[in-house]
Amino acid sequence: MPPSTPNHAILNGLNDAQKRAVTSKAATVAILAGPGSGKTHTLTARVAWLVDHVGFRPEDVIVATFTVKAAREMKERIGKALGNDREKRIILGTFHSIARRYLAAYGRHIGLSQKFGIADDTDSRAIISRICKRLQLNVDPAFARAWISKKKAKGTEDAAKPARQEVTNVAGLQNLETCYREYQKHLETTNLLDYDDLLVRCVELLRKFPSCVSNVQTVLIDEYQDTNGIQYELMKLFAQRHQRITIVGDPDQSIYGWRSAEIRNLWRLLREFPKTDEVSLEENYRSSQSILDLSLSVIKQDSKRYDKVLKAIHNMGSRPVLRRLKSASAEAEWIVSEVRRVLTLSGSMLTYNDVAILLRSASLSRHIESSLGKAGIAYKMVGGFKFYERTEIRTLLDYLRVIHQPENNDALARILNVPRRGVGDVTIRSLLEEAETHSLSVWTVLSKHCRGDRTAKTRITKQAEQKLSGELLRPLDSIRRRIGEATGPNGTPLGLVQMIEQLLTTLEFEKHLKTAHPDDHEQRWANVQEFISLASDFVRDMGSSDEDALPEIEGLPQTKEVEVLSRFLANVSLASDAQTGDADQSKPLVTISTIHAAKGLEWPIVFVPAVYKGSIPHIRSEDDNEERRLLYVAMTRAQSLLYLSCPVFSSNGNGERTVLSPFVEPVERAFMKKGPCLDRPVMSEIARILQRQLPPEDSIFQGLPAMFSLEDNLFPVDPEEAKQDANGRSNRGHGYHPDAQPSKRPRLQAPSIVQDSAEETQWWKGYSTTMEQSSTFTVAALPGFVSVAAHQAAITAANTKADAAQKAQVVKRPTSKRPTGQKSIMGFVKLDSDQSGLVATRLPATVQPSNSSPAPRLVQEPQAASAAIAPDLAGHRLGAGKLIARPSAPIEEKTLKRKQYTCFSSSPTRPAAAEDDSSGKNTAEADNNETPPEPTRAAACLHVTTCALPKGHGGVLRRPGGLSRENITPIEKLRKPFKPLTITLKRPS
DNA sequence: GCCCAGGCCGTTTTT
DNA sequence: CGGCCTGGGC
Repeated sequence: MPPSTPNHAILNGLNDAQKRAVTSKAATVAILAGPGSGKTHTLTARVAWLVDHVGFRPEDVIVATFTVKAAREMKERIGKALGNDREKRIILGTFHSIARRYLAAYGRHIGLSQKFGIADDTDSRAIISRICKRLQLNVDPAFARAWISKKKAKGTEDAAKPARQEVTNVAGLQNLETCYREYQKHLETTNLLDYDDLLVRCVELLRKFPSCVSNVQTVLIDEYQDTNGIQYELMKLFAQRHQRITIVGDPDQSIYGWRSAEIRNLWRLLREFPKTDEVSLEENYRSSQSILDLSLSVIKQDSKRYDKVLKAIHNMGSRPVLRRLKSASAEAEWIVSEVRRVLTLSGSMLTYNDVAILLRSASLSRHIESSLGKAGIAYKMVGGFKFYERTEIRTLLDYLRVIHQPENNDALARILNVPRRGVGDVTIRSLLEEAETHSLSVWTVLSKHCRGDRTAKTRITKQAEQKLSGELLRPLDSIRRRIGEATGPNGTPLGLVQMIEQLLTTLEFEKHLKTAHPDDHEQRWANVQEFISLASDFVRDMGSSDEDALPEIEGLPQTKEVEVLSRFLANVSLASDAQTGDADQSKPLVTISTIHAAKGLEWPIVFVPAVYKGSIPHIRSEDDNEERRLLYVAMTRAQSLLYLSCPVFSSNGNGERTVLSPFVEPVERAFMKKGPCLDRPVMSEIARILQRQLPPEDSIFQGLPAMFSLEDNLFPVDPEEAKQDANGRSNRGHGYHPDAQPSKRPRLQAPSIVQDSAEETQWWKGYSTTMEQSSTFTVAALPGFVSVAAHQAAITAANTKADAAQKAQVVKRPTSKRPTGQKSIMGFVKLDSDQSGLVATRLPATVQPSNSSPAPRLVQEPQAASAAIAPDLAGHRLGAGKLIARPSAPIEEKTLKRKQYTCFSSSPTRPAAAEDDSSGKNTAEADNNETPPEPTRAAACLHVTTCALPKGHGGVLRRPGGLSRENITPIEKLRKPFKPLTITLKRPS
């Protein structure tokens, strides 16, 4: 797009609130954006606005995100908005990666070695547990690690916050502090920074040398609710020259408290920048209203939360489902069956790409992966295992790290005996000890020992010594010498790829894989190849554009980061996963993801399995409210169909009963008990929400596979019922699930397991899954991202009627400042007049209409629906002990005038929207669990009349299933063998 | 007696 | 996929 006429184009398709946010002239802008409200779109547009309209140079703009995924997405979208590759000049990335760039460029000013490495999780854990052991500190290393991390993450400014009383005994505290000191000392001698240090040191740098960021005009922060103390400081320091900050966030989606994120930072910002322009994005373009309603009813259980409006733009849609299954494996198989049912009945409107299964813990994926595998459904797993964490890749990385930094003891320790060199655990441990006590690096100790300069105290066998010297020390030394020097094969410096290849030959790595992993060495070797190609991509990308570079600042020379290796390693440490050359975009994949990794994304169909106590809220979680928000995030990912499910018996072997998640239990009755009837009206409405074309009815049913069940009836709605069944088989013919058996008959399980696994191996051929080939997908290719904006554009264009209704409802707003209708979040949390701290309170839910003249008293009686809330409201970091509200400042007048609905987003406004649905598509709501009688049978009837079996589809008699229960049993037993037949979406016609 | 290697169990969420 | 236990080899 031509830069000359940017303004209008940028604002195209934005709603009023979004336009206000994008064009706000205030220095600091806080955008409060609920799920699906077009947050990324708005932030992107604001960046474009600031560059194209206001005229900031791209290189003077910092955009910080929390995940690599979000950064990538943001970059892509800003690129589209700006054009001319100008997005590449923007300083855009995760907090950690931006901090690293500054440290690489200017770190020497604060005494940082140029070649610092990054200690990842594994490293710091190893270091800390070694320290604890060596000094015999009586602390749990994991706890110590968390404690240290929290201490760093808290930041330095917020001293007002009292230390939490986790560590009660003084000795314990002292031990922790010793551990902390030793840990830092170790990092320093090995020239490493851990993740938190990147931020801490960058804060130090920018405080001492503000000129580093003297060019920065404006700073934008995505997912602001996830900032922790140190990131808040960093944000301010980035912006220290002009104090222009835009933040986007949603307190309800704060799910990183365990990583020291502080929702309080929102109030902190508003307090420190009182002129902040607040904008709320209150329209949800993503989900059906029933999904939104139910999600809100979950999040509203948190009485301390800042209640905000979230209005569905879409129609009611079909009610979310809460399904109970017998076991985790039954649950997984049910998901498969439901996925098939929905996709099939959508014609080809929906594909696997439209389905996501969101998990509290990555470990829950086992059953689901196996079910999908058995069914031949390709999937990708996001979050959980990462490419770079595979052992073979880690080993190579550790070699590279040792080449890069010989003093990296931890990396060296991990590779001393890989491949096997007859050096055992004890020897390695002892070497580390020796090195640490003598302030030497292990590398030095070994080198000297092998050269005979200094005999190591650690006993090393002659054989091991020879191998270490010949296979490790000398080859690596030689590679290291050749970096940067023009001594490579053709007089060129040894490149990254050649370096890796050199390593592979010297180590005889393929041979090593064969002996170490005889079963799957091929896969692992393939991973190694993949790794090489990633490295080669990296080198290429780095050569073509110098995106990581910071803009030159006059009189402030940067350390040029020439070394490829160094940057590659940093990139690996800071990337959540490898971005591989998008292998198969063509193949639709179901997404399995942790809820955390799903934030910001959306899918038409979302499953949230395992909604039981212990899973969500997780048994080890400290903050139930955060767990609730997590569920809220998961639920609000769904656009048109949302399924929660819960096994009745846990799969931990003893057949213990699960308890439904306390977040779901209170609203249990709002769910349907099984999947909706997917008749024409329901499907049409789904199509409308997704802005897609629903194929004609007859074409859908012509494509129906044989024995297709039109309803969600393959599994009993009440799994208890199945238990009664005399022969132990569930009455709907899915008696093959070993775990589904009540624990009483362990004997019978053995044969079925054998059968299962035989079948499994059979089906594992012919397709590949992420388990085998984790890197065949790109995160950027995730279906979720692009759509809010797309929807919004489409909707504004198409749905003018709804738009008009919307406008009628929303107050006309003054252009630049917060509209009168919108209450300030500061009205919710008010700054006390003295400096001592934040004193918060909350308006009573029953606040009078706007004309009541006296400023309303801030209410603190607990029986008022909303009691007074402390500053740390929703602040999960502070104890509840000091919840006091002191009404000292009168409420801003503005807040009095706000329209009432802003306080009561709960229900009152709903009916109107429903009525507005002129096309009468709201039937879905009526479609409830108890298997609706006649009318909803339409589809089934249709099915009978139009379903023509494809000819030559085998000689076995197959009748359509799902019509009458009585008919099913014998046929259903045959179901299993036909499993792979089920999906034949497109018949050759 | 010491040390290496192979089998078995449990696994929150992420930069 | 790592940490712990037991068995085999130096």
